[in-house]
Amino acid sequence: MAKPTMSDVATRAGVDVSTVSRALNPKTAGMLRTETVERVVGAARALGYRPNALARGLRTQRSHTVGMLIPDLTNPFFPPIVRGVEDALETADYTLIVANTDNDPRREERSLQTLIARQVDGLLIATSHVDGDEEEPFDLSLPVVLVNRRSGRAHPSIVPDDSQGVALVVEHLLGLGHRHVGHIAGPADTSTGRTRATAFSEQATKAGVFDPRCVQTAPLFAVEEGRQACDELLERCPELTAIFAANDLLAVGCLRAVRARGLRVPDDISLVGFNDMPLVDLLDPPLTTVRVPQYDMGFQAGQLLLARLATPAVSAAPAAVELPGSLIVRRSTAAPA
Amino acid sequence: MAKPTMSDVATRAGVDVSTVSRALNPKTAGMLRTETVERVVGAARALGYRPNALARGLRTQRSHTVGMLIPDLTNPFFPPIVRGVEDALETADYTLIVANTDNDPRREERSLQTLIARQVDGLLIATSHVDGDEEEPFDLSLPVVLVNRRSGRAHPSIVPDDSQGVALVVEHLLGLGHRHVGHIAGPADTSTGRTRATAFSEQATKAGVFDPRCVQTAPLFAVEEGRQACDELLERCPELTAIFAANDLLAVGCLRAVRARGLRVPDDISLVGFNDMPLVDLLDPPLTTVRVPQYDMGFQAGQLLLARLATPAVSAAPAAVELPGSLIVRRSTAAPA
DNA sequence: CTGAAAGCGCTTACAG
DNA sequence: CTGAAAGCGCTTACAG
Repeated sequence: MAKPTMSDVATRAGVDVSTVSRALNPKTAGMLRTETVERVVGAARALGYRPNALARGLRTQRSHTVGMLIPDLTNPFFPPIVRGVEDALETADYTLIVANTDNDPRREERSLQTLIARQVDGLLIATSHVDGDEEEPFDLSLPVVLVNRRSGRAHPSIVPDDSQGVALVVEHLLGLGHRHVGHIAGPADTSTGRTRATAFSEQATKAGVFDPRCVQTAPLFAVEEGRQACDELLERCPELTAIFAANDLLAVGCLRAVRARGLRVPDDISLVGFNDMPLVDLLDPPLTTVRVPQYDMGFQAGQLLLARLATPAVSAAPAAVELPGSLIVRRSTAAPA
Repeated sequence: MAKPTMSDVATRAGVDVSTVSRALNPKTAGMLRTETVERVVGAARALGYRPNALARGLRTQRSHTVGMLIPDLTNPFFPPIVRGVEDALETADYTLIVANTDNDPRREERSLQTLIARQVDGLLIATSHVDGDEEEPFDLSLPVVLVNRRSGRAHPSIVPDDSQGVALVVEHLLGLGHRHVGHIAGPADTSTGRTRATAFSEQATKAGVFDPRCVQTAPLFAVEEGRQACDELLERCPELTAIFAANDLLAVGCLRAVRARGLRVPDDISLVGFNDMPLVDLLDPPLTTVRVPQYDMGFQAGQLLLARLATPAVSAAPAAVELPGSLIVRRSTAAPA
């Protein structure tokens, strides 16, 4: 037999398919005689019966599936988050479908349509695209949880506490004696980029070390963009002794730009990243950075979504949970010469 | 209206739902009058109708979904492969569901059951667990393609050409003048680990530089395991001037072990990895390694699976496609002192 | 060219 | 405690 169905099991056990359904569902097995349940379970096992989740989903109007939108799996920042989400969902037997959007609105829209067609019960959004101005594109009467992205509207979100992380960085650099600190900001259409840039300017201003000229925005969170931005920054602000990059990829690019100018890290320029990506501890020099609890973010986001899925009465005000980071001091920072 | 169905569209367009189905399917729209098609399409758009993939899948017995088993998304080796698979599947509107198994047979079995329950049309297996001895666990009348894992049985596979990659390494090291080359082998229950170890011993033997004592097997493809294995290797074979690690993670661990002994790379020990993981070009020193075409492997695996899905007549003998790697020479290798 | 009917594999009121 | 029926949203022979 190719794929035994419930009715095959029913035939073999000599009962109705509704009885099979009840026997195989822990929630309803109680209404049956133990003997019946045993007979059905035995028949199911003998046939190698596997429930059809599609059929069940169609009938119950719940696919037990959740969709997740991320920019790019290939960006090392995301895998730990996705893993956290999966591990959280697994506890409730939900399946995750992740879609890469490359932060392309067209792809994002397509992915969203695909997920909706697949009847996902909820959505996790980790794309960094900011859509505050446009009409809210995710008003699809589906529970949504934002990850690593601030809520413009009515969705709860799990984000790193960027402001706290930036404070750690500024404090560290000031403590080392730096007075000229530049910033490679992340893309302006990115909540993460903006939040970190804002936090930096506020805190650096408060500390009296802020020079608005010494901030350069990278158009993408990527190595090459970081290199270019940093190159321009160094050109414009040769007095800098320290640079805070809005993420590790940018910092790596910055490292290259610094070297290309014949300068050394940390001797001439101290460098700080953000995220603590895998392997940045093995760079030359090992990168000082802010560790973001990626896995935890994913796990908590998954749990939050599960909670919303369980309680249709979504009365709770959409919260923005901020998870604190920690400064990992390595050898890319030192006192200024 | 919460979620318009085909019958809502039918009502609005004043036709039967079967007509809606035909009008919305490019393959069958031709049998309808253009005017009818237009009316239906208009109604569908007006209502914001989205087809229900679950219902369609139940009816057509094709979920248009593919499952993929990988050990751990958090291992940087896999994201590019997964991305390649997704990009290939996307061209045919297939959705990918990936499951992490941590190489735990129990998890693997659970994931497999989940995927089957979700009615995946095919399966990509990238878990490294070797199951040659056990009964073939993937004999599930489903098209299967193996990725980065050699076929023990009847499934086609896309793998890196390890033997060719190892040849590149041995040649490079010999060319530099090394005569004492050790090997940190990958887990023995891993086809990748075994293949590379075998290739190394054969080729090193042929070159007259093989010492069977100077091979240490790591129980896991991980940094810490690499460190330990390398430490034992160095203890046993102090004469080594070069070490080939079966993958980059192991090489990174090896780097640590070498340093812990007060030795330098490449001055005292040359080190070569395998895979060219992201960021290993930024290590200290940048790692010489073999680049494996991960994305391409994924993409080709996806295409192969698609082909098998399209042609039920799976007559073609299961092929093992070997994709060649390339040696990326960086600064972790040098002539022996 | 289009409609009516059956059915994919389940679950769940409704009876008894 | 269990069966029979209806229906989830589609597709697809079968008629006409």
